[in-house]
Amino acid sequence: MVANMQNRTSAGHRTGRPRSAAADAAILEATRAALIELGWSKLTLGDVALRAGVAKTTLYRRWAGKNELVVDAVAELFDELELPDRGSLPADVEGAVLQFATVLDRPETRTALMAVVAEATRDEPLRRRIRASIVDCQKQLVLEGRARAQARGELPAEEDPEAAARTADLIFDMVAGAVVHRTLVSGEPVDPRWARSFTRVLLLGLAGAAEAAAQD
Amino acid sequence: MVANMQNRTSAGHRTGRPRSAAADAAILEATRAALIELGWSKLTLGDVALRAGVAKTTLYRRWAGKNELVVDAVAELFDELELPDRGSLPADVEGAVLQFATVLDRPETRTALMAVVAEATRDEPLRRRIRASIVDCQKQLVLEGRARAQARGELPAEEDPEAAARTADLIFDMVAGAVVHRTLVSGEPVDPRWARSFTRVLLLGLAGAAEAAAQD
Amino acid sequence: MVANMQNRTSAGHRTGRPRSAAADAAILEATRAALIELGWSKLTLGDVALRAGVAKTTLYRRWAGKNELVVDAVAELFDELELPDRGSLPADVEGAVLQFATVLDRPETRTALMAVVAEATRDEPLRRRIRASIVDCQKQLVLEGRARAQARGELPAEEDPEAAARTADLIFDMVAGAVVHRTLVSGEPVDPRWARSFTRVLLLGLAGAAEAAAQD
Amino acid sequence: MVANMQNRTSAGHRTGRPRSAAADAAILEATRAALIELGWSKLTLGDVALRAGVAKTTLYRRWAGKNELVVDAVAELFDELELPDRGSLPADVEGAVLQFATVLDRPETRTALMAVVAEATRDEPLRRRIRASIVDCQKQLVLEGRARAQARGELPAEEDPEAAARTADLIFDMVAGAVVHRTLVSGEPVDPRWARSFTRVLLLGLAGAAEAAAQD
DNA sequence: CCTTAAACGAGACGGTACGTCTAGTCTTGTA
DNA sequence: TACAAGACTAGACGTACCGTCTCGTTTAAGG
Repeated sequence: MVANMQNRTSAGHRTGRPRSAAADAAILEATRAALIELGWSKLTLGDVALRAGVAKTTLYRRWAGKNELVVDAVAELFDELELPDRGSLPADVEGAVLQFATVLDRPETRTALMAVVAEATRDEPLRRRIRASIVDCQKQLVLEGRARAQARGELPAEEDPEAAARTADLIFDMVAGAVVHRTLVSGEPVDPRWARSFTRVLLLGLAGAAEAAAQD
Repeated sequence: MVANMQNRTSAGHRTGRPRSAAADAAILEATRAALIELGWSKLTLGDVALRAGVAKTTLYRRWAGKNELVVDAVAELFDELELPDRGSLPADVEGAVLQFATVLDRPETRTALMAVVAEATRDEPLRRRIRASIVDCQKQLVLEGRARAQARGELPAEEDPEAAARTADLIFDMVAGAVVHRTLVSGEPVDPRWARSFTRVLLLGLAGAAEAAAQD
Repeated sequence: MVANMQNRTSAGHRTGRPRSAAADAAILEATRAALIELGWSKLTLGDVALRAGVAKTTLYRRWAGKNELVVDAVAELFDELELPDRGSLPADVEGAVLQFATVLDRPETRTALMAVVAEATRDEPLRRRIRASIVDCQKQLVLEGRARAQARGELPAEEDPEAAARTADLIFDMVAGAVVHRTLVSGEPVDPRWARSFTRVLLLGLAGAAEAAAQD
Repeated sequence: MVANMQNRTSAGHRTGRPRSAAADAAILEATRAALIELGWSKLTLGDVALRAGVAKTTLYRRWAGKNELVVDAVAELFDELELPDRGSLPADVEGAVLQFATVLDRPETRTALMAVVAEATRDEPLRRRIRASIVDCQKQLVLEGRARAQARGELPAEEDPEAAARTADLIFDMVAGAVVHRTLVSGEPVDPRWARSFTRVLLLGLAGAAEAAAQD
């Protein structure tokens, strides 16, 4: 997940001075610090370089621009998302919602996440990068949670894999969308109470929909 | 809804040349055109002024900056949202979802909406402006839809006004969040099929939750 | 001589804020100061702008680059060259030589003059600019001096205007060339003694050549 | 003349891989080629290294910087200057003038010569380097020519060695200065006609001045 | 023959300046 | 007073070179 965001024509290169690994870490850390202090729109690459104790050139050698850099810097925050086993499906969902909300509560995430999404609407490579390093690993949690619930017998096994994929997408959009919207647009906190209400509506809705589908 | 986004120190003004009303419309229209062509991040006020056939001064006299201008320009697009009566609650919700998705499908909305939301995370006045001219009028639709459903007898009358408000907020975050997330993050279309699936989960979930709450 | 080194499409322009005349003077003065302190090759336009208390943009709006700016800055120093009447042709020539040497003795001239000449070898517009604002006004002194000597009866009136022009060019190249070469290449001072020796050789040579030509 | 422009702390070194002699030649040749294509100011050492098929390090190990490198590269062109015996003093002078003009006509010389002279005004070691590898070998021609003319009986033997040195310097500044000035500043060709006119004035002037000095 | 030490290519590094662009302000003349 | 025009200060942009450094790899001389 964390993996290779760098390139250098992927493979080879033998000769020449190797790139400093420390620089990478310093730059990403500096980027997050700058996001916290200044926010997305006032963050400048020159300032990031200064904070990281690195020349601007070094920064541009590794990242194409502000967007790419910020995606990588923020992506590291999403790496900490896991799905701890809380014993039941509703508890797991609530846990995931709260965990996601915690990440979104960091100032660097708040200011950066929507900004890069906005940029990505006109930049397909950026969209892919976001998906690869942020979105997909969240979606994985949905699949993981479902598998666990099926193992517990809380959910029936899926028969139609296509429908299963559609449902997973729907769940993902509903969970992530609602949490992001409440946090960033409505500006209200995602507290345990809200998480419980939301989870109840979601799971009851899914159960009802599954029942209705079975009757068709 | 469209109303006074301008100020002129609120009170009067008597003398001097009056402001050109045509300029306002031209500027907002030019802003949208620039958003379509260039996207948020490459839009410049100088370019907007040029397109509108207006001096930069005129633009700055009316708006504080890029953010405010773009909010107003995009807000006009949300004015067209209505809640046509389709006869039943599920049909109304599906209609609203599709209508909202239509607005989000415009390139100017896609690029601008998340961008101003991102800016707003560090700018309280901007947050208020967005809420006043974009968010609240969407939320109004939720309330309107509920009132209509209650009139039809599809929903019981609310008793606890506070709980009613909480539920309305939840619905709003779920609807808007899911549609925005699917459109802008997942990058998948909000087609009638998805709208139907989503609506079913939402309404069944709300009904189930209401039932569960009644039993408490 | 001092005149319009600026352009703005030569004629017109009616509207808009007029350019600051003070800025021009400040920039040229700052340029000379920077030349003295740093020399040609370490002079940067950013530094000049800083010294002049002016934004870089202002500087680039008026001059195309370092070369053009420095030519104008140095040209002003050549404006002080005159041809004071010392009563006889040899005295006039000696005076001109010493005066020219004085200008070349300034550190800003020393470092800048040859540099722009070097640049001009690959830049025709620059070559024209140098000629117009520096070289031609020196050559004028040659013509003035000859006219004065003819008025005094020290030189015969010219008959063939083409030959007269050729001779003036030769004189100019010999005087300017020798003074520049001694100052900048040989690195020796142009003192009154040298000026006297040089003048004697030059005038005797010209007189002898004229005599020889007359005999042909 | 061509001699040791390298150093390696002059003395020893015993072990280790010896420096590639081919590299030196390739670098100087590449430097001249780059001067022709790009001119002094756009020549970069990285580009020279690339053309020479050599690493930048190799280049910096041998030369301190652009100035030193270019001086050496151009100096080689001046090595071809000789003083062929044309039978008479005027013919010899004309020949030298034309030969010098030929070297100055090369684009690499035109763009580089004045540039390094300009740099040298603020860089004493560079000034010495230029004198040693370019200027002095030209001045040598003057002395050689005088000796030859004295051998032919065209000039009397000198008595005062100090005065002789002063005269040689004067001649050198006048010849080199006039040729350089006509070529690079006036931008006119040094053709046989001009060479003849110039030589006549110079020699007649020197003869007259010597006569006048004898009468003192 | 085998060590040894400098030279070599490659290319990353911290810097500095470039020339351009945009933001937001100001100063004109005109309506 | 608003307006169009456009100059102004301020500062970020992304690029290009500088001269240095760190690698791994030759390559000759000397033991």
